[in-house]
Amino acid sequence: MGFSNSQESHPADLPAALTIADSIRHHNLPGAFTEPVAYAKEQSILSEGELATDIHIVVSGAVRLFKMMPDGRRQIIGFAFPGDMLGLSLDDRYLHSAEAISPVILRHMGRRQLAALLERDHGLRKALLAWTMTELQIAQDQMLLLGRKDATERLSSFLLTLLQRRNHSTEDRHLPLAMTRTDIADYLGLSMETVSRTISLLKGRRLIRPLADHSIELLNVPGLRDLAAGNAIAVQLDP
Amino acid sequence: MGFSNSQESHPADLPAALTIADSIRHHNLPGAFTEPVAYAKEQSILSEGELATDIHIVVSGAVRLFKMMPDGRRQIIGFAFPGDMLGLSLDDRYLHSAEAISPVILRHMGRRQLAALLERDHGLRKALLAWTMTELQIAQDQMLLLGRKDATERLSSFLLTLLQRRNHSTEDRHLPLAMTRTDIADYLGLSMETVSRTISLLKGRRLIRPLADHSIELLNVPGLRDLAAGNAIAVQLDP
DNA sequence: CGACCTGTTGATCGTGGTCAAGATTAGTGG
DNA sequence: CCACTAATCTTGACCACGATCAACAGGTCG
Repeated sequence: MGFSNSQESHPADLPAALTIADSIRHHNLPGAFTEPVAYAKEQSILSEGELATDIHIVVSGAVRLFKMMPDGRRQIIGFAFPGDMLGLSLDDRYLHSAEAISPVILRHMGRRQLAALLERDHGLRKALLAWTMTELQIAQDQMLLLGRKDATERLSSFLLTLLQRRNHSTEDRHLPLAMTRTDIADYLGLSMETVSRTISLLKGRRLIRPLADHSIELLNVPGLRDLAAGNAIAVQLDP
Repeated sequence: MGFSNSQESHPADLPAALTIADSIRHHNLPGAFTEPVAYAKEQSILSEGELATDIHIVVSGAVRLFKMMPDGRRQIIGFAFPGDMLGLSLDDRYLHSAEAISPVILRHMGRRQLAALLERDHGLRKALLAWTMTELQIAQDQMLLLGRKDATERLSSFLLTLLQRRNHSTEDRHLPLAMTRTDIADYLGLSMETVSRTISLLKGRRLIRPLADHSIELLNVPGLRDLAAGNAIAVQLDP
C-alpha cells in the first residue's frame, strides 16, 4: 500500500525491505495462505473497526485502503498492488477499510496462523518489521505532502511515486492509472475537479501526456521531480 | 512521537504496545544505552538524510520530529516525550530531523548494537514491531486529519490525542503544552495565525480554557470529541 | 526597565472547493 | 456492431476557508 517518495538508500544491518509475499515465498511457507479468492470491482474486502480475522495478500488487481468520516469525507491511506499485504493490525480490529478498484484476486491467512508463523520464522519476523517500517516512512512522506504541498506538487509527487512503485524497466515512462480521479483526489487531499485541472495544467506544460486508456506518459521526469520537491521556480510556465 | 486518535482496543495475539523504553527496562538489558546526554532548548538532535548512527530514547523534555522542504516549509511528523524513541530507520539515513522543544535529556544506543540486541532478544523484537505498528496507525490517523479535516477539527483532534497521550489520572483535564503555536501549526498543516484563531474560537464556545502558563484546560471533552470526529452539527454555536 | 519573542486580532487575498454545464468514455442491451 | 445510457472527466463561474500581511498586546529575559 502507498508509495515512498524518498530516495532509496542501501539497507544496512536492519532487515531488508521485501514484499511480504516475496518473503513468504522466499522462506518457503507452504499452505500458509488459502486458495485465491476473487473480488469484483468496487467490492468491499474489509471494513475499519471490523474484527480483524485475516490478513490478505494481493495476487492481482488493485485495492484502495481508506478511512471515512461520518459525513462521508474519505481519505485514501494507500493503494495495494500485487505482492502487497492488507489487513494487518495490532489490535483485533482493522484500522481502515479496503475495496477492490479493479477485479482483484487475494489470498488470505488467519491472524492466529500468522502469529504462529511469526513465532517460528525469524526471517518472516524481519520481513514484517521491514514492511511496517517502510509503510511508516511512506506515511510520513504523505504527511508532508498533505500538510504542506500545493496541488501541483501533490500531483507530481503522486505520479513519481507511482512510477517508482511500478519500477519500470528503467526507461518506460508509461503509467497505467488503475484508479479514478476521485480516488486520486481522496488520496491527495484534493477535490476531483482540482485533480483534473492540475492534470490539464501539467499537460499544458508538456510534463505529462494523458492517454485515452486511463494511462499517463511522463514526458519530463526531472521537471516533475523539481515540482514534487517544491522547486517550483525551476519550472518554466512557457507558452 | 505522534499520537493516535483511534479508539483503543484489546490487544490480541500480536505483540502488545509498550514504549521501547518500557520494553528495554522490562527485558532487563543493562548497559545497552549510554549515560544521559543533555540538549538545550532548540538544539538539533539529528537531521534528515544524515547517517543514522544511533537511536535515542527521551528521558525528559519534549522533542519535535519534522521534515523540511527546500523553501523552508516544515511539516512536523510528531512529538516525542519521555519514554519515546527517535532515530530508528530501515536504511542508514535518518528519515526526519529532530530538535529539542524544551531542555531535553536523552540516552542513545548504536545502530549495530540495537541490531545485535534484536537478534538476541525476542521480546524486544516484538516490542519494536508493536512500536512501529502503533506509529503507523498514528500516521494514518494524521493522514485523515491533514487530508480531510478543517481547522477546528484538527485542533480538537490534537488536544484530545495529547490528553490521551498523557493518560492523565482519568479526570485531569489539564494539558501542559510543551510546544509553541508555530509547532502546532506545522503539525496540523495550518498557519500559526489559524491555530491562534481556532484556540480563541474553542475558548469562545467554552470548550477549552487557555491558562497563563502555556497550558489548556479541557472544559468539554465530549464536545471536543464531536468536533474532532466531524460531527460539527452536534455542537452549538451558542452565545 | 527595555528589547525581543510569542501570541492575538484585524484586513485582505488566493488557492482550491463547490456548484453547474458539457464532453468523453465505458457499459449495456437490442 | 451500433445505439442509448450512465458514469467519468473536463472546464467554467463563483465562493469560502485559511494564508498572508500587518499592527499590537502580553510575557520573558537580559
